[in-house]
Amino acid sequence: MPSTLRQQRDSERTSRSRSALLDAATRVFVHQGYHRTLISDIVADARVGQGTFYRHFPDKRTIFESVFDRFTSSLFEEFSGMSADMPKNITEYRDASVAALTSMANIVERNRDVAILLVRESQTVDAEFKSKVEALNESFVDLAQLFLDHAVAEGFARPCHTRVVARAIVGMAVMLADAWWSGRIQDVGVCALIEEVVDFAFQGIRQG
Amino acid sequence: MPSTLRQQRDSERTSRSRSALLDAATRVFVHQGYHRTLISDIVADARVGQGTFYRHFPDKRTIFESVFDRFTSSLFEEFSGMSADMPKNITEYRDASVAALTSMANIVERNRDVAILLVRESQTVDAEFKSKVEALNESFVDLAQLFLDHAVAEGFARPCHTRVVARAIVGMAVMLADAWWSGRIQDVGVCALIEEVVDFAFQGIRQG
Amino acid sequence: MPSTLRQQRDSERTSRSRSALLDAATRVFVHQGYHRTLISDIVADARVGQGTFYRHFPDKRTIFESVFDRFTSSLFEEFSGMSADMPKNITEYRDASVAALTSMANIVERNRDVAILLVRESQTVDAEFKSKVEALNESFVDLAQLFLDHAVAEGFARPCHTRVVARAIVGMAVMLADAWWSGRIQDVGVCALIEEVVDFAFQGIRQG
Amino acid sequence: MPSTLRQQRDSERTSRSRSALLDAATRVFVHQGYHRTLISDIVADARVGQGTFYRHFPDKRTIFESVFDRFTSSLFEEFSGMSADMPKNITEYRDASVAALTSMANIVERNRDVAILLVRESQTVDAEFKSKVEALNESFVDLAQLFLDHAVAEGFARPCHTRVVARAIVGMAVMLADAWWSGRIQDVGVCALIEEVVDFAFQGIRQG
DNA sequence: AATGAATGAGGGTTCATTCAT
DNA sequence: GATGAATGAACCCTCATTCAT
Repeated sequence: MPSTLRQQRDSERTSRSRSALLDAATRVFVHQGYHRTLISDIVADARVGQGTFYRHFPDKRTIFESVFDRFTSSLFEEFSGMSADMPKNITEYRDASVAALTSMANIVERNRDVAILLVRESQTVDAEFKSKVEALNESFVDLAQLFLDHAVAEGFARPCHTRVVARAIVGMAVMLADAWWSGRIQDVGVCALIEEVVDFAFQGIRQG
Repeated sequence: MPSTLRQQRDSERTSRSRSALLDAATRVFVHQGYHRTLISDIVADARVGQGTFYRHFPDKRTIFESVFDRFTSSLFEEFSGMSADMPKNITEYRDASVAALTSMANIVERNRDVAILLVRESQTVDAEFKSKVEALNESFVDLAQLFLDHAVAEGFARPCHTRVVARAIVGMAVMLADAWWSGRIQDVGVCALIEEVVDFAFQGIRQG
Repeated sequence: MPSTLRQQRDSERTSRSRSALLDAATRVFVHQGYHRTLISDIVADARVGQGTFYRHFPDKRTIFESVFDRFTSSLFEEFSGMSADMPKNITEYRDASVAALTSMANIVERNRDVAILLVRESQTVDAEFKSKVEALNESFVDLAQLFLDHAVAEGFARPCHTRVVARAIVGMAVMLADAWWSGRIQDVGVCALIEEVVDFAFQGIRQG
Repeated sequence: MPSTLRQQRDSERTSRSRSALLDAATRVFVHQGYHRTLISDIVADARVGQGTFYRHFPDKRTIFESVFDRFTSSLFEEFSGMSADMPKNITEYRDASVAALTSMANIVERNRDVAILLVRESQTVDAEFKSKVEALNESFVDLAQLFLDHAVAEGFARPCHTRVVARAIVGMAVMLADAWWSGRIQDVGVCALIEEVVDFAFQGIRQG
């Protein structure tokens, strides 16, 4: 006949263990990569017993999924706060792009390690994760395409295959982010980088 | 005192085993991914004994490296055949870009599976492989930047941070290739895709 | 927050496993010799899982070392109980020798198998074990020499190179023990054997 | 229809390979010990092919046996040259002992490495080898006992259990040889060592 | 619910032995 | 007879998972 107090205590303990495990898993995955991480590494980092892991997650894949989902939810949460007013002309569009990228850069920078981890390793976990990463990607492409379609419809962007171009834009961003994370971009700051890439996206390499 | 004939036969047999293993490894890695591949999968596919593997490669990582290197060398070999005349004006530049991308697309398409494998999994093998992939990447960025610098110097491309833009261009290509391989691009052919992305690279989304 | 009870139970279980493994290892090593013993033989004899072995010992060499050390400590423990009064004259010396050898014979007889094992196989494990066995040997030689030096100093043994003679005495004992263990000495009991060897040590083969 | 010449050539080649293998095996066994020696080590040292080994010896144990037997035969051959005149009195006996030990020391010293190997490792190969080593031992004990029995019969040695004493004497020799080989005896030369041990054997430690 | 010792299936690796040449 | 590449049985060891407490 467990008392209510007892029940509450247990459930608190449960969620403490669970989030300790999630935090530990994130740290360890980031540090060692998914494939080189052992369950024993996670429980050691979380300072819980080996058995406790299995009380909360059936296996390594599942806790990775939880880490993945926790990160993407928090990402979308932050994004949802961003204003989504459609730009009225090309100048507003350009400014909005710079603003969006800057804000995105900040968000991702704050979770830099998890972001890197998810981009780099998720695909190699299994087919389902490959889909998850692709879906995430597609949702960014969707967003870019939305604005692009609008700009074309309004007549201040040239007609083009907007999905392909949207994909290309996301590709640019991903590649630059990866290079940035790897420390391969050193001679230019984030703002200048964003300006540079937005200029490129708006007028290409063309002179004039 | 082994006869020359004997030596020749042995070395033939050796290289037959070796390439059977390399081919098998490529197939199995492509099919199951690096981390889920067992040595026993490779030798079964190559139809050689387990011990034969260790006669040729000390471990899984090393045969992966051989697959990697074999692919990248054949890639560069094919590339080296491509003419490297610098374009004289923006039109030549555009045509050269389309030609280069088309030829590259063909080359990579022919080794599609290995290419996907290397892009997706290499980074998660270990730090050295991450570097190898990055180096490959950088060599593409180098190439793009070379042309871009030339175009800027000749005055038919606008001044810009050419390394950043070169990186962005490679990023576009990689992302589109990945989407293409995953079957997410269905409504447009390779040629149109290349045209679309070259247009974007040359004039951005700008109207007029 | 593990309870004290839990901790105690666990540590009991641990030491039960550990000593089951040590006992089993001793039995199996004695029966099959070090080199023909597999880890799987030990765990089968100990009735624990294969993994349990590696929880307690990193490899075969280490558990052999533990068996070795456990035996030699117990040996020295028993020895330390023996009185170490220096004899006052040759008769006391002779009596003390007989007493010491008898007591030693009893001790070793009780661990006959381990003793044989350690003498026979230890040297072939590796260089470090060779040293360990030599050290054990030397400590017996030390003891014999101590008494011999005393006897010479007191004038009831003739001056000689006491270390060499001490070594010779230990050699006699080892050889006789080995022959005894192999069943090659059948026509004479332990006591008579000891008398015989002590007589020999005290007056050699000389008549009168 | 092989010519006689051909047959002769083949048989020469055969025995050349065989003795190359035996020499190599001896070197490698001495250097690495029986258990750490691989067939591939032996053939590499003999500079013959892996398959050639199996043409001459069915396995490692057998070639070890051949090395063993080759050594012990050569040992007995050398011994058989030693005069076996029975001593007439205790002085002759003592001189003969010193001479025999000196000559033996020389013989063994010349094959020091093989001797060490056989003493140390043979016992751990298998039960049959244990017997072989014991038999070798016994033959030395036989020899010692022969002289001892004679001396007792002639009345210039005191009556004793001659087999036990003979065994003790051989044990002394073995232990001193081992200590000598290990470099643990440094302050005394071979001759002095022999004198010392013969004195001990003849009159024990007794004063006067 | 939490624990961590115990487990054993499963993988990597070695190396004696075979066999086609 | 000699060769050495190929072989796979056999062994060591790891680590995800269980389970008694």
